[in-house]
Order: sequence, then C-alpha cells, then structure tokens
Amino acid sequence: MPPTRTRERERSQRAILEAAEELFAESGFDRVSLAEIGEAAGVSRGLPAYFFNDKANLYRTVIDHAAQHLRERVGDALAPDAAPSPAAAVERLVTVYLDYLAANPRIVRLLQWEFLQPSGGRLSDAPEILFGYAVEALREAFAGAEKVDVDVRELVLSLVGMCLFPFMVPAVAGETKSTPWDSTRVAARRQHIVDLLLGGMKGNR
Amino acid sequence: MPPTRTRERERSQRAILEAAEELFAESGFDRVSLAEIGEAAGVSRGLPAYFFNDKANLYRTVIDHAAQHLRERVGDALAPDAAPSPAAAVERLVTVYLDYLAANPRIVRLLQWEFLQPSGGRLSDAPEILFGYAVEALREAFAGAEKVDVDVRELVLSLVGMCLFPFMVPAVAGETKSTPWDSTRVAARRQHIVDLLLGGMKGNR
DNA sequence: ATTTACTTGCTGGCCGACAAGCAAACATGT
DNA sequence: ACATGTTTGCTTGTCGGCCAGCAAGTAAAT
Repeated sequence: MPPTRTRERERSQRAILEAAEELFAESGFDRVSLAEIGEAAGVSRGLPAYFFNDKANLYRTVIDHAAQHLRERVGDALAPDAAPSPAAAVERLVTVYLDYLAANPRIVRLLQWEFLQPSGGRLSDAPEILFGYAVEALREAFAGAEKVDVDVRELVLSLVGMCLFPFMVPAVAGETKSTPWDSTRVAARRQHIVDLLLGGMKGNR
Repeated sequence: MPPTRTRERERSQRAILEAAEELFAESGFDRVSLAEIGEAAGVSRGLPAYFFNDKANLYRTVIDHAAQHLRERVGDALAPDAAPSPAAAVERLVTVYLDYLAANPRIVRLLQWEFLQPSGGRLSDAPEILFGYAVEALREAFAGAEKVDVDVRELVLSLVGMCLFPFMVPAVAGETKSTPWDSTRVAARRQHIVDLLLGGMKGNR
C-alpha cells in the first residue's frame, strides 16, 4: 500500500483543481493557460494535462464540481421541509439562494461563463440545477394553496434573477474590493426581494 | 472630392463593424480571430486591423457603438416625460427595458461579456448606462411622492435584474431557436414584473 | 528493478501585428 | 485627350509569440 504516494497525488490533483477553478472563474477558459494553472497550483506546467488529459476536460471537471457543490448545498437546504406555505417557500428559497451566492462568488462567475456557452451543445447542466430546485420547490408549495395564480415559470425567473443578478454586476451593485458581500447588505437585499415577491403574489392582477 | 472612394471605405468599415459585433457577441473576444471577422465581412483577413489598428481597439469600438445605441434608444424613450407618478415611472421603465432587450439580443450578449471583464480597468461604461437611466428616472419619480419608502438602489437592481435576466439564460427561459422572443411572451413578462414591483412598493414592510 | 508521480524539451498550429505589394482612382502636366 | 505620377483602399507574405499536446526524461518510493 502506498500511503504517502497516493496522498501526494490527490494533493496535487486538488491543488490543480482549486487553482483551475479560481483562474477559470476569474478569466474564463480562453484567457487561462495550463502553465498558469500549474504555476498557481505550485506544480510544473505539464502536470494539469498529465492528470486531466485535456484542458477542456479539466474545465469540465471544474464545472462538474461546481455543479455538484451547488446541488448539495442548495438541494440539501431545500429538501427537508415537506409542504410549506407558498410564502414560506418563497422566503426560504430567497434566503438559501442569496446566502449561497454571496458565499460563493467564484461559482457565480463560473455560472456566468457557462451562460455564455453556445446554447446547443451545453456541456454542463449547472444553470439548469439553479432553476430546477426553485421550480420544484415552488410547484410543491403551490400545489396545495389556492389563492396564488402566478405563473411559476415567471416567478422563478424573477426570484432567481433578483437573487443572482446583483452578484453578476458587483461594480454596479456597489461592492468594495476583496470583501465579498456584507451580511447586513445581504439581509437587506433578502428583505427587499421577499417583500416584492410576496407583495406581488397577493393577487395584484 | 472622391465620392465613390470614401463610400467604399465606409461600406467596408461598416461591414467589418457589423461582422465584429455579431461574432464578438456570439463567441466573445478571445474566440474570434480577425481573419474570421474579415471573412464574415466579405473582405480580406488584413482589413480589420488596417482600419481599426488593434483587435482590442476594434472590440472597444464595437462596445462603444453598442453603448451609444443603448444610450440613444433607452435614453430617448425615458427622457420626454417629466415627473410621472412612481407607478407610471416603474411601468414605463419596465416596458422600455424589456422591449429594447428583446429586440437586441446581440447587445445583451455583449453586456454579458462586459460584465465578466475585470472590474477594475473597465474599458466601457455600457453596464453603467443600463443602470444610470433607471436610477435617474426613479429618483426623479420618487422625489415628489411620499408614500414610497423603498431603497431606490435595491429597486433598480430588482427591476433591471428581472428585465435583463431572462434574456441572459434563453435556454432556461424556454426560448426556441432563431425566434428571439415572442411579443406576447414579452408582454406577459412585462405584466408579471410590473405586478411584482408595484405590489412590493405599496408599503409591505 | 519497476512502478509512478512529476518535469522538461519539443513541435506544430494559430493568431495578431507589421510591412511590402498591388491595382484602381485621382491629380497633374503637357 | 492622354500619359505619368501619386494617393489610397485593400490584399498577401512574413515574423514572432503563445500555447496545447505529446514524448522523453528523472527521481523517489516500493
């Protein structure tokens, strides 16, 4: 059994994956070279391609990891509660999404890059995941309720849009460098979004 | 005076600019070569760099044109009316933004690419423009009104986000190929957004 | 001695930039 | 009117750099 060996291998792989995620998120696929990734990971310029055969394959691995992370965190946070009221479901969705996005700016940027991929041959379903859980949770919550006559698809677009959008334009949203997002700022945003959604759902039409 | 000469020059320049806008919007700066742009414009591979000295400069010109287009169309549509009610201001903002974005998918994609540029050294203020008019219009509309206690910055983020976001994820928003956006679909989205915003503004807190 | 994690050398392709070339349009001289 | 020179819109050749991919090499662990 080779203990140190395997351990080193995994350590290098994780370092490369970490560096790749950072750099891909920051600059996108094309602006990052495998040499840069190796350097950032503290290994030689050839090792990334040695472990992950392709640059494209390394990228896909990064995206898949991000998608899995998203799935776990958001999915787990939404799964337990069974059949809440529509208002509670909306509120929890907003909270979960905002907290997650605020805590994971790199994943936000990876999502942005993915959004720009040619829509036909999508190699990752990360964007789909983002919406899938929201649609699912809202459908479930609205199934029992009677009063709500809002189109779920529209509502999800609005909810996810309002949660995600500020993090996609940090400069405009008034963010300072290095500090991701102040927690009170997130709370204010959360309150605002919930107000809008609940106010609009109360049958304004 | 050389009439035909200058005319041909401008024709070529416009063809290049048009092709560059199309290709940059579709694939981003890095995935497009000057040769491709030349080919798409029906000229030689050297002409783009001959007219616009740099590839970067050509890109900047494309972005500046898009920003100007945005400024003209959105600005003009928002300028005339002086001091409308908050509700009317919101409704018109939503209508103008949605119509513009639905009609100009290429500019949406250019904006997306710009959003991903390193936030420090921004070379175009196109994103700022998008928000500037909304902030201005809402500040103006809210100055006279008393009842509204919503943070304008939050509201603009929500408004622009809800309007722009669906066009940034056409696949998720359920869009078919080649058809940009059905006008009835846009109308439904418009109604939904206005409902949310007005419902949330009615002092729900 | 053999595997294996890892590095370094190499190569071919792509692309942006520059410069030289070309031909059509225009100016000028006669 | 015509020829010659000059400008100018445009093309093509070329060079240098970058980078992904591969293969050969190295050294540590077993």
